[in-house]
Amino acid sequence: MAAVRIRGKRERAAKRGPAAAAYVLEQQVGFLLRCAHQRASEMFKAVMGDFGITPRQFAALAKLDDLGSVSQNQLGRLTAMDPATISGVIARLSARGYVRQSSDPRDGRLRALGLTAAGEQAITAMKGVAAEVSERTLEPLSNAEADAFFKALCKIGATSCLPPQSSRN
Amino acid sequence: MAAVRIRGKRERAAKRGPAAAAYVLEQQVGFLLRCAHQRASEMFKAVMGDFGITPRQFAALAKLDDLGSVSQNQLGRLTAMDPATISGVIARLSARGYVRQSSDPRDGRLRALGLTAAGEQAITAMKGVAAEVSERTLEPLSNAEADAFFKALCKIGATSCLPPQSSRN
DNA sequence: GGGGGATTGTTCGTATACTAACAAGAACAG
DNA sequence: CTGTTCTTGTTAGTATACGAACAATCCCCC
Repeated sequence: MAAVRIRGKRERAAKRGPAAAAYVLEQQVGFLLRCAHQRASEMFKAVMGDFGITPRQFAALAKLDDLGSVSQNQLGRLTAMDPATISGVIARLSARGYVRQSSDPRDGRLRALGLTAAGEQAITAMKGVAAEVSERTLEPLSNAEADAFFKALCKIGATSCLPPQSSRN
Repeated sequence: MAAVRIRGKRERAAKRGPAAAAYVLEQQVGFLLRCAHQRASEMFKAVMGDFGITPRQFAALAKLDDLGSVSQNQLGRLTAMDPATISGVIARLSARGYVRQSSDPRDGRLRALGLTAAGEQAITAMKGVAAEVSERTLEPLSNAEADAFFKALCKIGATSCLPPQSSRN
């Protein structure tokens, strides 16, 4: 029954023809998303390379800078990372002296995170050029295309990891 | 100097205002692409879970099925994977009995890859439902939005990993 | 007020990614 | 031929992702 809705929804997936060979990898959204994401990571490295930081580590620092102090799990949710993943990211940022961990007196389970002076300084410098990553990534698109792309991306991805996001601007 | 073109290109990144705090993580394309990609991977797992296969392994099998036989590096390029990455993917697919490797008499460096009978059978069954992954991922978008999104994704990602793709359908 | 259930973090294991350093083979210039 | 260069594939090391199993807490309800 799902097939019905599917067939009706987008003719790109039409594959009732002669050979069922109508499946084209390069036309699958997941595949294209992976390529685009890899591309964006390249841009990140090109622009932020000097800081020797990864996109996820940057995301964690940026969010910590915004919020001042949060628990590890909370930060993970805000940056779309697993508890297991954020754990590793924070460990590396701590080892690097950018993040400080303390325990919450109210709740023994929490690890209250915050930026160190070095961390604040670093993220401030990084934020200064970080916007260029988005610019470069969106370069092949016109302004209108970029806006539409941006909105579509929010609809697809925001469902899972982000808190309801008011479309700023 | 780059800043000039950048500032002119999209006002979203305008951040000359009072506080330079105008940087919002959730508005960065790279971040949103990561979220969307994670979302698409979820969909893949939801739809293809029964086959116990990952998106990349599926991509490799699908391409092998299309081409019949290619070298490992070639397959990696076509599926947007590093030599190091495709190496591991093929190793796992071989261990599973889906892929067969032989050496090319003309060129001793190449590892000619091909599907085994089990591999062919598996990928055929998988292709039957794989289209649903894209459908589900694009569900939050209207047809028009999905088309625009698709085109934008191609422009952004295709530059790096895909051979010039004629959008035949 | 104590126990069951939910939350927070950690650890383990597997699968990507990508860099760097290498070994082999092929291509090609001279 | 021979040396240089390019391509292919491997291996080692680092950083994500994510499922699963766990210990420590916390919270809420009977």
